[in-house]
Amino acid sequence: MDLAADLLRVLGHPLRLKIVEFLRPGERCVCEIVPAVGAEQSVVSKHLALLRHVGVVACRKEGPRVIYWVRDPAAFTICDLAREVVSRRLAELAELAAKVRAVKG
Amino acid sequence: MDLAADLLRVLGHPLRLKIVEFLRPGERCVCEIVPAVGAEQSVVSKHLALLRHVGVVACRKEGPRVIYWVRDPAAFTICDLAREVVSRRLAELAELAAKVRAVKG
DNA sequence: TGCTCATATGCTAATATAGTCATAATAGAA
DNA sequence: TTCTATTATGACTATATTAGCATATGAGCA
Repeated sequence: MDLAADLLRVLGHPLRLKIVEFLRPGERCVCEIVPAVGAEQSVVSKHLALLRHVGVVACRKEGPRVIYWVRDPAAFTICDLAREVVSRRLAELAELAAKVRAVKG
Repeated sequence: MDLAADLLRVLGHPLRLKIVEFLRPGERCVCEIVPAVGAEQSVVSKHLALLRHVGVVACRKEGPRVIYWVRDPAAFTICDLAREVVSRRLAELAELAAKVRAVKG
């Protein structure tokens, strides 16, 4: 399904991943997200829009503020799994490097 | 971690998702992958290279053929979760549409 | 109303990505 | 060696994505 690809592609950006991570403990205002991820306000706003479009996050207005949260906790699981895959791969590479050193030295 | 974002971004392409799905039952030769996903050989080769670079798949040569497989089964779980998120979202939208129709009609 | 804070959107330039076509590289067979 | 089959790579074009800046929108307050 193409929509699944869209979801993964949208999650596949460092800043958006950072935003999703920051929302893990619970909902947050944009004014909290912006300093937390260390990017310009307009940039964060656009990334939030992308995350909204694919349904990863939702938002509501509260006075002048906008509060965002992650709709589906499975999004966190996806992030966790991605990190697991990466760290297993890094561990393999480290092991391989150690073997190479053992043969050389 | 940026590498996790890379992984998700690479998985986030319809054709690459299709390739990963096709490899779910087990390893396959490029000459099987190409017709299965219905894309040009050079295109498939480049997408396989991307999947290799982020460590989703690995390959070995067998005579003139190259056999690919998915390194880490967690990649399948990521695909499954992405589809789950999408289908839950679609179900929500359908439910919402039904409510709208109920109010209107 | 006029002002300020918070957020979103338009526009532009830089960069990245994807597909197409041609060709290179490699292995095996004749 | 020459031919063929299989896969990978390079050049090019088209399109998409991203960030930065300016500005619009909208809510609440003076």
